[in-house]
Parts: sequence; C-alpha cells; structure tokens
Amino acid sequence: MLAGRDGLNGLSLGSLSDALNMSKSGLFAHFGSKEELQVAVLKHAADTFTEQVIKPALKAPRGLPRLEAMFNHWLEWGTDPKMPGGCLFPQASAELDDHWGAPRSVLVSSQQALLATIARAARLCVEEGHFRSGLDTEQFAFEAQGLILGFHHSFRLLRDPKAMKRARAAFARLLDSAKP
Amino acid sequence: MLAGRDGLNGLSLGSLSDALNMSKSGLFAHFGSKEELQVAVLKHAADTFTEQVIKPALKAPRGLPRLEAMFNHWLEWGTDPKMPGGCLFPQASAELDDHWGAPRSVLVSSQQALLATIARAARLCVEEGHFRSGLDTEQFAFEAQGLILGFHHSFRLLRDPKAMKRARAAFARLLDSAKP
DNA sequence: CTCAAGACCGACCGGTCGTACTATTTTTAC
DNA sequence: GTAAAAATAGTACGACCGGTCGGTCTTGAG
Repeated sequence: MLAGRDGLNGLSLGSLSDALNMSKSGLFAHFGSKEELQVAVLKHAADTFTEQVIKPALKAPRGLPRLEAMFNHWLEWGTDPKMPGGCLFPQASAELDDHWGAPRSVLVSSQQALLATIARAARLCVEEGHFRSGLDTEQFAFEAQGLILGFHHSFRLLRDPKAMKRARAAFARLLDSAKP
Repeated sequence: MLAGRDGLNGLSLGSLSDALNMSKSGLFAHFGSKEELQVAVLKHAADTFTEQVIKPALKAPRGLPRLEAMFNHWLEWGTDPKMPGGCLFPQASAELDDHWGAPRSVLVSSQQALLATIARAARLCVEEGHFRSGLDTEQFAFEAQGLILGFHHSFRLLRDPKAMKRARAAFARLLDSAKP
C-alpha cells in the first residue's frame, strides 16, 4: 500500500519498519532480502486485485454483464481512496520494465494473467452472442488495458476530473465495435 | 537518456557524473539542486519529443495524413533503440503522480500540451472533412494517449512481439470510429 | 600583462540505504 | 516446567546519497 506512493524502490526497509512500528532488522528477518520484499508486495497486490476486481465480477452472469462488471471494478480499484498511491501495477511496470529478476517476473506473469482473464471474459461474450464471432479477443484485452492505463494517467497525473467519464466513454466505444 | 532506465529519482548526481566523466560537484554547480536537474531532464525530453514526433508530422498535409504521421512517429519514439529506457514520460508519470513540486508541474504541463496537440490535429481532421463533425476531439486525444500507454506497457514490460501490430490495429479502429 | 569570473575539481558532511551478525523475548512442543 | 524454535530487537558495517566547501585551473576583457 505504501509502495504505491514512492515505488518499489522507494519502499525502504527503514521507512516501512517505521510505518509498521517494527525494527528494521525484524522486518528484514521475514523477507530475506529487499528483492523478496518486493516480490511479496507484488504478490499481495495481485491477490488483492483478484479479490476486489476479478472475483466480484464473476458473480455477474457470463458475457457482457460480467465483462462490464470487471471493467467497472477495475476503474474503482484504481481510484480506491484506501490506496493513496493508486494502482501499484503501472508504477511497478515503469520501474521494472528494464530490470531483470524475480520482481519483474512476478509482475509480468500477473499482468499476463490479467490480460488472459480479460480475453477469456471477452471470449465468453462471443460465445453468448454478445460479441461478433471472429473477434480478436486478445486485441480486445490489449485495448482495454490501454484504456485503463490512459485513465490512470489522466486521473492521477493530470488530475482531470473528466477522466472517469472519458474512460467509460472509451470503453463503451470499445464494446460497441465488438458487437455483432 | 539515462533517466529512462532508473527513473528520475534513480538518476543520481554521482552516477550521472560518472557517466559523463565529470565530478559530482562540477555537475552540481550547473544545476543548483537535484530537483532542478530533474526539471532540466524533463524539459529536454519534452523538447526532443517535439523535435522528433511533432515537428516531423507537421510536414504532412493537415488532416488525416498529419494525424497518422504523428501517431507513427510517436510509436517509433517509444521504441527508439537510442533510448534504452524507452519513453521517459510514462516512467516519470508513475514516479511523480503523488509528488508535488516543480518536476511534476513541468511534466503535467508538457503532457497537457501533448494532449492539446493531438486534439488540435484531430480538429483539423474534422475541418478537412476526414472526421465527422461534432467529434469530441479531446476524447479522441484521451484514447490515443491510452493507446500509446498500452503499447508501451505491452512492448516494454511484457515484451510482446505483437505489441506494435496491436497498437496500429487499435489506432485504425480509433480512426474508423471517428470518420463520418 | 593583469586579474576577476566562471567552470570544474577532490575531499568531505550528515544521513539513509540494504545487509549482516548477535542478543533477547515470545511462542510452541513435549 | 523446560527446552527447542521462531520472532523480534539491537548494533554495526560499508556503500551511496544530495549537498557544501575551499581551491585550482581556464578564459577573456581592460
């Protein structure tokens, strides 16, 4: 949660231990290294994301309703006031895209899993007849992901009050172009 | 250029002075503080972007050709092998979105200027009759920006070889939905 | 030629980083 | 009840951070 503000590298053992009212060495004993701490943070973020975005959407009926629920929860996730730094993933992506190692691997696989989940949801839309058959569902997932990133950029950096509206409009257009 | 890999904070006076075969204090004499160094880096990146993306596109005829040229140069800018860290702006956006101060202001205004430039190019498309009248050109710019961010994410983090193709396909769809 | 101004230097400041070792407390097992 | 085990705290380390300082060059105007 803290990592959202200052990034994975900015999350230091010292500041984290202060925030947790623990000693730095006590923290360090849990995670054997800073890299493992970063891995743990990323895995926790991925789990939380699944819990708050993916899982609730599965309660909606398969097809379009579920896809829309997923997108809505995804938008809310990025603006949750409980996460002051916003979504960790764009932050971590920018930080890790040129660094090899375990943290990057964890992030990459979680992002690929997310893309696959979106693509799967889109495929269900095809099967339900909500989307036209032959739709490139991976392309759909790519565009949805770009949409969210654009929203995040507009909302968090530019502080554009219309960011949410724009993202919803763009998603509506994306859905429209996928319909039969 | 170095800042792309390790971020604006990761760009330290010490490492930069090493890379430039200069003393740290000599470097520090130029920029009065680290913050001013970051500002200088951001301004330089913005100038280079204008030089390599915006300016060349202005040579294309106004309307659709110019807009397409802009998008193509934008994509190339993000993959230029001379910039090993990729585009600085997404990196800096993630880093600065929760930090106040001069670097953030410079970044925000440059990004707003970029969005305005895209929107203006889209407006010219409307005037030329390439796009339908009544098109929300700011929404268009928002979606184009999201597209590029999605491309960057897919290309740099996920190393998806199809990233470029997907970005072009998405842009084609975006253009299509804007036509009369 | 003189000499002030600026560029640049090495050395150093206090502070924080990740990490390593050790000691102490708390929990668990028998 | 006590011994093993796990969790936490204490302390110290070398490296690096942004930033300061006094001094040495180069340069160009008078």
